[in-house]
Amino acid sequence: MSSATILHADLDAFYASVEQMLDPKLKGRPIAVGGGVVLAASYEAKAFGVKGGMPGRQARALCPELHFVTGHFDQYQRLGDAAIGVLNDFTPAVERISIDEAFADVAGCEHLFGSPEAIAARVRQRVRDEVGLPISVGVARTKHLAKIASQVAKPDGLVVVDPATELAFLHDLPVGLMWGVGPATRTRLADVGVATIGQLAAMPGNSLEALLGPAASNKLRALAWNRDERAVESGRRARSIGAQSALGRKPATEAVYRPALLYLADRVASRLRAKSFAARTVTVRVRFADLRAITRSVTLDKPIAATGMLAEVATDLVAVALADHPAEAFISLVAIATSHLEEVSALQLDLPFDLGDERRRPGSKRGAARWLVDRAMDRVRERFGREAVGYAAIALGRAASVPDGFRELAQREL
DNA sequence: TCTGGGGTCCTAGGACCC
DNA sequence: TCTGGGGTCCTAGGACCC
Repeated sequence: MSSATILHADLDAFYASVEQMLDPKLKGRPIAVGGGVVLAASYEAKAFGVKGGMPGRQARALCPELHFVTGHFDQYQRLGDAAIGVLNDFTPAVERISIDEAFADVAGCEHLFGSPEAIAARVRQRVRDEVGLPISVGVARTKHLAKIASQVAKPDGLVVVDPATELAFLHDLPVGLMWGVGPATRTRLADVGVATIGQLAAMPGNSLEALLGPAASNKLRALAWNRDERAVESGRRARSIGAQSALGRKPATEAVYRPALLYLADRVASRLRAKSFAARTVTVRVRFADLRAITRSVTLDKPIAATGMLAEVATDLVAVALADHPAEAFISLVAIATSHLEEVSALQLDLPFDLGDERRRPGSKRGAARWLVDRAMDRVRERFGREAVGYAAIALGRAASVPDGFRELAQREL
C-alpha cells in the first residue's frame, strides 16, 4: 500500500480571518464580510449559525452582535497567493482549486524536508508566521481523503490519516463530507437510512445505482472505499468563462436585458482576450422571478472574442428563450457563459481578423472595426483601470449589488 | 429558505454519419 | 425502402463546489 503523501491545505474562514488580521479589534468577535449577503463569516459568527451566502437580515437575526465589514478584496488575492505559495516551496506538484485551497503531493520530498506530517506542520507554521492566517491541513493517501481530513482538522488543525486505518476513519464520518454529496444527494440517501460514509460503502451496488444513477454511484462507491485514483495536477486550464447579473425583479423586455447582456459580454469578452482565448459555444441563462431558470446555447462554426459579437449572440439567445416562455413576465437574472475555448495566438489577437464576426455579415468590415475598438479599450484599461473607458450603454445599465472588487477577485485566474 | 457570482461535471435525447 | 448498430457532437437541465 502506498503511503500518505497528499496534502490538502485550506485557509480557515478565509475572508473573515483576513479582516480579523487587518483589524485586531475584530479578533474574537462574530463578524461577517458583506452586507446584503454574507460572503464569509468568522468562526465566532458561525457558532450562531451564520453561514456564507445567507441574507444579511437573516444573519443579524441569528446573531444580534454580528459586525459587518466591507471586504478588503485586493488583499484576499494577495494573501491567498502568499499562503498557497508556501506549498510551492516544498513541491512543484501543487493544484490550486480555489482562492484559499490547494492540493500538494510531497512524494519524493521526504529526504529534503522530512515526513509528510512534518512538512504539513511546517506549512502551517510558516503560513501563520509569514502570512498571519490560520490554515488547516489534511494528509492522506488520496486527494479525497486528504480533503476530508482538512475539514475534520478545522479550525486551525492538522489531521494525518494513516493508510492502515483509513477506512475506519472514513466510515464513521457523515456522507455530507464526501466530494459530490450536496443537499439533493444527502436527502436521497437519508431517505433510505444512509447517514454515514460507512453505510454508503455497505450499500448493495445495484440499490445505490438505482438511487443515484450509474456515474454518481460508481464515483461515490469508489470514494467511500477510498479508491480515488486522481493525481494532483498542476497547471489546469479553464474550460469556460462566464458572468452573471442578478436583476431583482424586472420586466422580461429587451429594454431590460439588452444593456445587462452588453455589460456581461464586455466582462466576459475582455477576459477571453486577456487570456488569448476565443469561444465557440455561447450559453445564456435566464432566471424568472420565481427562481426557475432556463438556458439556451449555440455552438458557432468559428470562435469569437469580440464584445459586440458576443453581446449580439447572447441577446438573440435570450430573445429565443423568452419567446419559448411567453407567460413569464418578469426575470431576476441573466448570465452569459462561453465554452469550447480555443487558444488564439498573440499575433492573431493583434489582428482584426474575422474571429467569427462574419457569421451574419460575411467579410464585413464592421467586425474588424469592432475588434479594433475592443483591443483599444483593453489597452486603456490595462493602464488606467476598468472604469476608465467603456460602452456608454454599459455604464448606464449596470447595477452594483456586489462590490466590484469581489467580481475582479472571483474572475482572477488561480 | 428564496441570496450572489464563478465554475465543473453528468445525463438524456436528438441529429447526423458510416 | 425499411431495418440495425455504433460513434460523435450538440443542446437543455441539474447537482455540486468555492
